[in-house]
Amino acid sequence: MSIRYAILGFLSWKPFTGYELKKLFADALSFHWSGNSNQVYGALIELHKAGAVGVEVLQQEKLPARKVYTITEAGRAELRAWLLSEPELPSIRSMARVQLAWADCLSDAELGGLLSSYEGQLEAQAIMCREAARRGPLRPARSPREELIWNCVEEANLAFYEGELRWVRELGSRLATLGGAGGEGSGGS
Amino acid sequence: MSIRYAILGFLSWKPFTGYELKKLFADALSFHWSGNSNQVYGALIELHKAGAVGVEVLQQEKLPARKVYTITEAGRAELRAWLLSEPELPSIRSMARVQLAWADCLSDAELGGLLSSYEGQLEAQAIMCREAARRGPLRPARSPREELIWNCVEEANLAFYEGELRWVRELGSRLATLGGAGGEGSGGS
DNA sequence: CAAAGCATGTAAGCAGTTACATGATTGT
DNA sequence: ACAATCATGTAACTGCTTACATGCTTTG
Repeated sequence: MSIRYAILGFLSWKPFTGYELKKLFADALSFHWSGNSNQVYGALIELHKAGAVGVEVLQQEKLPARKVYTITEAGRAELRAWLLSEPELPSIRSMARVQLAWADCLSDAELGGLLSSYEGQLEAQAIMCREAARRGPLRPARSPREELIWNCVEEANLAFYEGELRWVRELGSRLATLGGAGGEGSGGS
Repeated sequence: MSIRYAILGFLSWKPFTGYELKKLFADALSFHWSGNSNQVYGALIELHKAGAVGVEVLQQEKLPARKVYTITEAGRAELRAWLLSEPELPSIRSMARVQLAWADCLSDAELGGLLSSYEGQLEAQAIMCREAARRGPLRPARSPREELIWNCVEEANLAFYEGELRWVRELGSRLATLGGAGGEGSGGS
């Protein structure tokens, strides 16, 4: 469960309940986790069993109990050890690119439709990123360094979508010059 | 099993055995599949049950039988339908960014180490992409259009790693100016 | 003689997803 | 009245990964 370190990260900032963490994940677009209960609550239970976090159960009158999780020294050590370990390369899987790779059985118009559909998705996503950045800071800023890093991570996330957007537009115009000049693709249905 | 469309794509090019497809996936870096037997052979069996591919079993004297898979009309139709469906946004999960986001408990030197380790990984990956592109064409080029698209997809893949590389270097120098000027992060272990 | 390639497949497991179950409270 | 928020958790599933099992052949 690789989300465990992300959870430890949040808890190294301050204590949270599962519910809060869930929302944090759902809102932190640059982290790309859906924030589903199964994973968050499950990971918290495991982290607790492993002694990486402690729980304080606050009974409430009418609502279910709040379980506030706090990172332990062992948890801090585990997080630190992970931070010092070799980073993995990001894993990207772009079905859109796979679609494009095999799109030669589409007509020029259909291929154009695929491109602009992808473009639309990317635009929407870029807007969401900007919006999230503007609404901003549900994030730690314990030092100027940390603030800088979070800004950069957010920027990198946005930059990815913007880069992809530039790419798909470039591809569109390159295809246009191809079609306009010489042969007619491999034709339609 | 989302790899099924990628398999149908390859088979829309020409017939292949499971073993060949496996290698194709392992070599096609821009597709980002490990090319493990489990998935490929399993998907082929399912595609066959669904009538999307046909098999011809060629007995060999001393080696195991070669099962050559061919796409059917139904398979072509399924592929086409997928190509015309809404593309999904690419899913990226970058553990390195998560590490950076929580790296404030590291010293400046440790953080620098993390950055350059990531940088090294990215450089290596970029080299592999360039190398694969140079060795090149284990790919269809049924039309100038298809060739253009495959080139662009390959370029986009490389561009991602190069962009990430630029980003991590930029982050490094921004952190340097921070540290050089004012306060000393939040200090080490 | 060991390693890599050919060629098929299975087993076990990890990380993630959606959707569901419960139930009170607050907002529109 | 209906929906959203608070708060916990479970069930079922998908897609992917590594490692293993078998066994013969070619290359170093």
